[in-house]
Amino acid sequence: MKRKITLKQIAKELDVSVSTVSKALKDSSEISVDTKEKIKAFAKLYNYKPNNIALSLKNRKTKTIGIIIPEIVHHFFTTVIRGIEHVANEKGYNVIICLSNNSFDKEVLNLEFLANGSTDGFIMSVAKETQQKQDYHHIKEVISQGMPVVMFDRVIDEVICDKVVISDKHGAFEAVQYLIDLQCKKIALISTVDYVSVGKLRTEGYCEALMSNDYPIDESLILKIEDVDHSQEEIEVFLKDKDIDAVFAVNEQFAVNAIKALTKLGKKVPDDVSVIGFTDGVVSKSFIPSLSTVNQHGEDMGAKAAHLLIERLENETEEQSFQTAILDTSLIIRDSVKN
Amino acid sequence: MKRKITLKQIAKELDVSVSTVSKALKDSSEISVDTKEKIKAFAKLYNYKPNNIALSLKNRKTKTIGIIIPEIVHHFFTTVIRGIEHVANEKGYNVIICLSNNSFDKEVLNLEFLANGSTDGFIMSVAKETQQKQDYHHIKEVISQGMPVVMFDRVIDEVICDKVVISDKHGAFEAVQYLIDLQCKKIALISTVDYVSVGKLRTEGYCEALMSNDYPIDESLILKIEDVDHSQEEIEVFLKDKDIDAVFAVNEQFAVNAIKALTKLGKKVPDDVSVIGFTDGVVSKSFIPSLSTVNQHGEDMGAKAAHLLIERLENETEEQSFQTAILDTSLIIRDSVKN
DNA sequence: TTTCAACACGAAAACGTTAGAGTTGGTGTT
DNA sequence: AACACCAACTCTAACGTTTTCGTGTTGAAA
Repeated sequence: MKRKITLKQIAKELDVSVSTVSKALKDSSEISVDTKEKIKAFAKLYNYKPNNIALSLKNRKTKTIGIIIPEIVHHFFTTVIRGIEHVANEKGYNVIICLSNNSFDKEVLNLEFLANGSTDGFIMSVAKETQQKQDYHHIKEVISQGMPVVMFDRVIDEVICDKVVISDKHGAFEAVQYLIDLQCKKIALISTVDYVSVGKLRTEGYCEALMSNDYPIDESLILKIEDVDHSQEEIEVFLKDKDIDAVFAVNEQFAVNAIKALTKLGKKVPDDVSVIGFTDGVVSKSFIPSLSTVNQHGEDMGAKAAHLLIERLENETEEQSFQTAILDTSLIIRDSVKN
Repeated sequence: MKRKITLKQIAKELDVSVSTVSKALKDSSEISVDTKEKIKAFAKLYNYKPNNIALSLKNRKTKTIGIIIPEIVHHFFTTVIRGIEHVANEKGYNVIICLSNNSFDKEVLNLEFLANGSTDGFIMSVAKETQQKQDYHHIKEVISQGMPVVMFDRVIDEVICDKVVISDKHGAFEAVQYLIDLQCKKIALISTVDYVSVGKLRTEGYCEALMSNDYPIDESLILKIEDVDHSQEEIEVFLKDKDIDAVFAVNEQFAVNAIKALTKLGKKVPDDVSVIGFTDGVVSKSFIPSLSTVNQHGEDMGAKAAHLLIERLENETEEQSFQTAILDTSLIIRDSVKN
């Protein structure tokens, strides 16, 4: 099988040294114009392109950044990737994506792979299982070995690195406040279990909004879902016979399932019950009624993370302190709330 | 800044040669048990892990496969990625994902990057712009240089390599046949412009189904959309005052938009008009009425592509001929067709 | 005591590239 | 004629590994 041509082969063919070829192709003034032209022509003919791996080894940098996310079939993460990718390419970096599938072990493997020379640094959102185990030694390890890491969305407080988060709490607060302003009196919350950091924060925002309006916090109006795959059933049971006039859900799926459940129970959205979700995905726009959501601006998040990482990569000398960028959310009001 | 420890540093610290360290860590019988233990302990302490880049250079293989897709914020592609990733990891390969954003130039850059040593081979779905330009020299180039390439979904007939496609035509045929069996008489088609290969094939399936049932092909019932971003408006105009009882759409978005347009026009889905889409995405399941679709089995597709590629990578000696795997679709009937 | 295998390790080359430090051979100056 | 200088190269080391081929030291058999 044919292989890509190398400097050595060109050198041999043209009976010059490897360094002459290398320099000629870089248009060095050390080489005569004649030779340069000859070499360039030959290289072009055989479509010579320097081998990335060799360059990476020599330069001790790969110009590649890694991304570790829990799941790819997920609109939010893909928008983040798009944001990262955009900025990275602009700055001459390429992108490797690894999936943890929310598994701790896989995350460890990914981390090892990315840290062993394949990338200059990476951007990650930790796996659910990792958050549950609260075992972050693998992340701390690579950081201590000098790998720049940026965390986004699901971040770990006790790991010291750059971070990008949205103001989950504030986003939730605003959504609930909006419902309160609509004169909703009984606002249910559909959230995740507390070890998922964002679920916890959004729950806090919900509670704070209630409290600051002197609403009571009624635990019977709060549902925390563990098993995402069977959320539909859980939500149906939860909403049955509940006297509520609004639902705030911490993600898109829960919001959609809530609307379906409400419809099944004979309640009209938004006339009887207003619903606001979190995360603006494809479904939100298409759904009927279209879903009001707290928009997370995934692409901005990715872009910010990429900027932070590249900034650190390119200024390795100056030891800047780590920062946590907090991005604003915005409330998108569509048809699932009354007006 | 600290750097990862290398064999050389370990060797220096323990006052042995680099080769001894290397051998000791591989548990070679050439090295005495004492020395091995000492070296292993030291390596473990400093968390030595071999540098991937150096290994890749030495072995002339990276154990990495590349993926080039037009767009990541797209449910179908993410399912394909998941399928690829799953198989790849199982076989000890990692995955690099590059996005072409449907741009020809970006695709060329991605290809160059992946072909210059970064990966052992790759899997791609070509950009829309590339299909439009019909310029495939970049793909042929890398193939001629010995890079194994597998194409999926949007494949190019004139490029010779392994391919994985679904039976687009047959999938469309089945969907339309289903509508015909429901006694639908006037079936509209909402497709893309013809240079998108899948759009063309699905259109052919639609036509064949009609013909084989002796239905006339009425051009006025066929809409080919160029500008996906404004499909909603186009579809509304198209469906206005059309006397139809079914719609077959070549993707999920068009199907959803068709239902919305029909609803706006006062027609009920599925009572007045049945709708079937293509591609089973998140929206299909959530939508009300839930969408009947031709399921593309993206994950299977990715898995198949990965198998083909790895097969070729690991049997480089035997020159097998190229194959095109054709995967079946399956019709998922939900609430958007009458029963 | 010589010889020889076994043992434990080291040196060097190779993967493909680049950059700085040599090495030619020729020209120009005094 | 001696020297310096310059153009146009080549050599070498380095990035981090692995692996083949030495090589020096032991201990034992002859």
